Amino acid sequence: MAEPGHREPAGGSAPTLQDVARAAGVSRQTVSNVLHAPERVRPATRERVVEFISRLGYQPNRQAQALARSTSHMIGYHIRPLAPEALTSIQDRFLHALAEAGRAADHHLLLFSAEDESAEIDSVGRLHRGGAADAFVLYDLTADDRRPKALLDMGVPFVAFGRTDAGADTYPWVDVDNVLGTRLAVDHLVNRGHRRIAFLGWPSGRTIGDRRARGWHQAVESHRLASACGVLDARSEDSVQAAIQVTFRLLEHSEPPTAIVTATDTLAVGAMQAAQRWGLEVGRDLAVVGFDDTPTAAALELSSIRQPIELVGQQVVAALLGTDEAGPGHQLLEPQLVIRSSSARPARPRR
Amino acid sequence: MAEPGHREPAGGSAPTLQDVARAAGVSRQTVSNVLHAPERVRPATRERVVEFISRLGYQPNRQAQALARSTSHMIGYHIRPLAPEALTSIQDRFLHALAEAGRAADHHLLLFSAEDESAEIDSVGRLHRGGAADAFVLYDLTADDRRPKALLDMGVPFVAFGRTDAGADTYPWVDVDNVLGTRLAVDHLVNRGHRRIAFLGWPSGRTIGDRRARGWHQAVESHRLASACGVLDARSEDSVQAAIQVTFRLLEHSEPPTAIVTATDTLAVGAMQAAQRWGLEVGRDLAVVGFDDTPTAAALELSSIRQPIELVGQQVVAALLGTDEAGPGHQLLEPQLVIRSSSARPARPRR
DNA sequence: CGCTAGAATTTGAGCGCGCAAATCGCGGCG
DNA sequence: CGCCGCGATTTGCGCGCTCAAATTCTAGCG
Repeated sequence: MAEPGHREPAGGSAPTLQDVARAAGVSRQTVSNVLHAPERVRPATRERVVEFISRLGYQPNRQAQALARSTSHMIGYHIRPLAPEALTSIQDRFLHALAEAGRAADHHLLLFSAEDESAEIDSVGRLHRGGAADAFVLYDLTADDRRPKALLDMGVPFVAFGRTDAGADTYPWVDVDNVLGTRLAVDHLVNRGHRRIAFLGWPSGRTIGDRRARGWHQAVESHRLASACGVLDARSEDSVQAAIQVTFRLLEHSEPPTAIVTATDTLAVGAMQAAQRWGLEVGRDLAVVGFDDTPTAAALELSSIRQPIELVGQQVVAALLGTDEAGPGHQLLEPQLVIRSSSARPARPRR
Repeated sequence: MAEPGHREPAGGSAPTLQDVARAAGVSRQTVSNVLHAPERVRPATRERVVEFISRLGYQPNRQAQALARSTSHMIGYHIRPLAPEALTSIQDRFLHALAEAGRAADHHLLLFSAEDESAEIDSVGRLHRGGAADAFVLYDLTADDRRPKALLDMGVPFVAFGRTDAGADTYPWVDVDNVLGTRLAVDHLVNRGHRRIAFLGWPSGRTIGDRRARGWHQAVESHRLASACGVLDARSEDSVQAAIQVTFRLLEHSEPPTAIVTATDTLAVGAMQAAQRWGLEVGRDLAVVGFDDTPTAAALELSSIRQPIELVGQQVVAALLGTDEAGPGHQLLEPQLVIRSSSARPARPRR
């Protein structure tokens, strides 16, 4: 007989509820009760059972629990390949946040991949019907994402990080206020004395990009800045090379901007490079503020808008497991400006 | 009766093997056979069953399968928080690769987090004994990582990405040849005509850093480069700021290097920034080669050593599920040099 | 001292599936 | 024409657990 505190080193297979019960001289169900409803069992018995549980190193079998309770305690997540150009570490942070939040609630993450959107939807259906995951997290929603509706139709529980343009009221989501993000950036630059603040974004069509553009627009108007903002509103695909070219075009203008707010850090890097080649020193001659606060931004001393990804993860999991049916399941979180030297110094008039 | 091709829209709960059997007028086991050993069932029956399987949208319950077969088809993975300074997207790429490779073998990933190394080991034990995952992948092994031994002792199957300094022959791993990596970098720079090639790495102590340093050392010797390599071997903590300072020290030397090989892209970014502030143009006056080929490297046109992460993922999964007991379970994969403008031009003599 | 309410504990059934052994059905052969 | 043998199909059982219902125990009371 093993002495107390000594873990059975897996002699053969893992001990079952029955094994513990036998060892403690009680029935299966009593052991189960000790675990799930301790108040139901007499203290003396409880202690004895607890003792044997740890002595045998008993660990409930998740599959059996899942089968019996018909709930897997798994959250499904489709992992996307990261776009080659993206500087983002957001998915990484998000996954970690989800895992952390899940841990607190005794849930784990089930990661899967799929060829494309249809395959992803298929997989979700399969995993859900197969009981592999109870609910799903949707990441990186596009403006016209087909997934929310598809999952809704299949009756699969889910929460999205981000939201579609239309029908966002039909499903639960958590999102970051992108409009506010660029507004924060502009406000900050205005405080630093800038008046000609350009925007460098994606061509419209992508929800997120559009929202970030809108934030700039709103801020520019509320501060009554350069009315000829048409020329300060530049768009480029999300790559450094493209951003460099577009920034050149901004700079060669007769009244060039003294600051640039961009829709992504990638674009910001392009803007910084362009400025440098143009002979301007970033932070002194031209201020730049990026979006996403990627590690690259930190490395290059680029001010950037940081999304509260960790909080998003927590909220998503809370909404997923939430018994709090009260809330509408729609959460708009506030991003934060991280100031670094690319925008730290006050504006100095040029030309 | 539903017409063929029409999916039952989850009227109530998911259909079971029994449901399909009843609908098709056969027994439970026959349906199971159609799925797992089709050759055992007569073509006519088989077709009928297949028909009903898709008509009802039947999907085997993974938990029940797991319970009956006592194998979960899950691979456990501990997700680490990414270090704030790290530019890396490697974990992201790796996770995706694992998910892809797992998909091909009908395995999914089980993500979990833990406070620290001990908690991670505990979790692994718990998850394994609880049947939640069959095997585990260990990521980012340190020189004296305690995990391999711990899992070995617990009898938990696993494969590591990376390896410890000692005892690496006692467990299966897949690793990238870091020594070769820096050697490739030096060879490339020598081809471009460089003779004074510095190394900027971590302070020794970390396995990976030491291996990368060794590669530089070997290459420098085999090419019979600057004998006074002591002064060209610089170390700094893995941050941009620290790297800038250390690079300054390299540059202020009487015979400064014309090229710098670094142990990480983060350090390379520092080197590039330092060069710039020193008035040197990277790619023309000073060549820089990084390590890891992070997105940042691509954005800054930094040449870098790229690890074949996708391949690592495949090999890890293969080793994990591999029936091919033949192999020693040790794989050393070759990294690749990605040439960009930071090192593209031939060396030009300075001073 | 017997009875009973209520607490403590046990038993029975089943979650959906896979394995192994049992049964069924059919053509061929003596 | 009946029996054998083999492929096709079915049945029984258990994986480890939970839920609900049944049973046993305990203590309190008349």
